[in-house]
Amino acid sequence: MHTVEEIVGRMSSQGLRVTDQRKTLAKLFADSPGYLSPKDVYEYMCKKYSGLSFDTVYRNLRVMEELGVLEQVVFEEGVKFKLHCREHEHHHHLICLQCGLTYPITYCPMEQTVIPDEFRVVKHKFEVFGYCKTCVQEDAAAQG
Amino acid sequence: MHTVEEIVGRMSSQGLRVTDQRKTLAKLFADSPGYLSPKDVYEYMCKKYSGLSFDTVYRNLRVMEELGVLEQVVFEEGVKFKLHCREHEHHHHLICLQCGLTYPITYCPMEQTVIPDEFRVVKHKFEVFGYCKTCVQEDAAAQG
DNA sequence: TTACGTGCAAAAATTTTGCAACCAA
DNA sequence: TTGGTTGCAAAATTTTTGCACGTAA
Repeated sequence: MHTVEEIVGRMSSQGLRVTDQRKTLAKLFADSPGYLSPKDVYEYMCKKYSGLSFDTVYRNLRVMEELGVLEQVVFEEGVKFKLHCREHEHHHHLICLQCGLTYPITYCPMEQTVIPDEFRVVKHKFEVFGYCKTCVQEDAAAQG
Repeated sequence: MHTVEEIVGRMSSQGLRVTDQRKTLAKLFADSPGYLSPKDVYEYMCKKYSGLSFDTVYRNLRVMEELGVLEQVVFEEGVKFKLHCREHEHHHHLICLQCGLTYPITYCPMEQTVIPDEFRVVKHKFEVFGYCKTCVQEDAAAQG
């Protein structure tokens, strides 16, 4: 698991300055189990920084992604970010459509996939979407 | 394979009017082996319709996707469209990053994937990206 | 004829860039 | 002090919406 200190330390060691805003960003991602959109991040940050501008959020998300602190995934609804997985083994994700929570999936389908000889594979994407335990329960409760 | 007639007929049978522009759109997708961005489509259509507006292209792409004529995929560079696969069997895709060409992959990784009991799966995505035979050869030729 | 489709204009939403003031190191 | 960081303003992109006119059925 990533702690705020680890994230901030990583940014610092890579030459970035540790500003209050970046500490808060680190805390946000350290505390979030899943993906956050730039808008989610902006809205959260605004609570603490009244004069916050969207472009700074974007710049920091971009920088943190380039540093390998965050990873970016493109969903139908747009781009989202979460802490980069520390697991060294290659893996994929189970993603909750409601809260954005992710679980790792260790199984990689490429082992079983037959690729035509002439095709040069560069990357692959395997994502499973649905609703996590908590969200299923909440939904059931809401339905009565 | 889809022919222009089949696509147009499908649109017509679903209550859409067959305009000249939509026929051209149908032909474009019938002739394209891979994914096209809204911009690709707009540029192609502009050759024939000088006063064409981007919003009509968007509207038609949207409508055709809702009708199930087109399918939409989100790439890092943005949204793209291609004809919806007619294969009845569930399948995935091998996608060329250069030309957008797609091959079907019959293998579905969900069979082998272990999902936590509490997680309710809604959908999944398995896509393999790389370069097709033609694009690899062209690249090699260009490199000398 | 009539409802759907189109172009035009403008708005909305998202992301990027230049610049001057600010601040961590 | 100094170069990276931020807010502000504005631009660039991408996508959506309202409206009047045009057209397929």
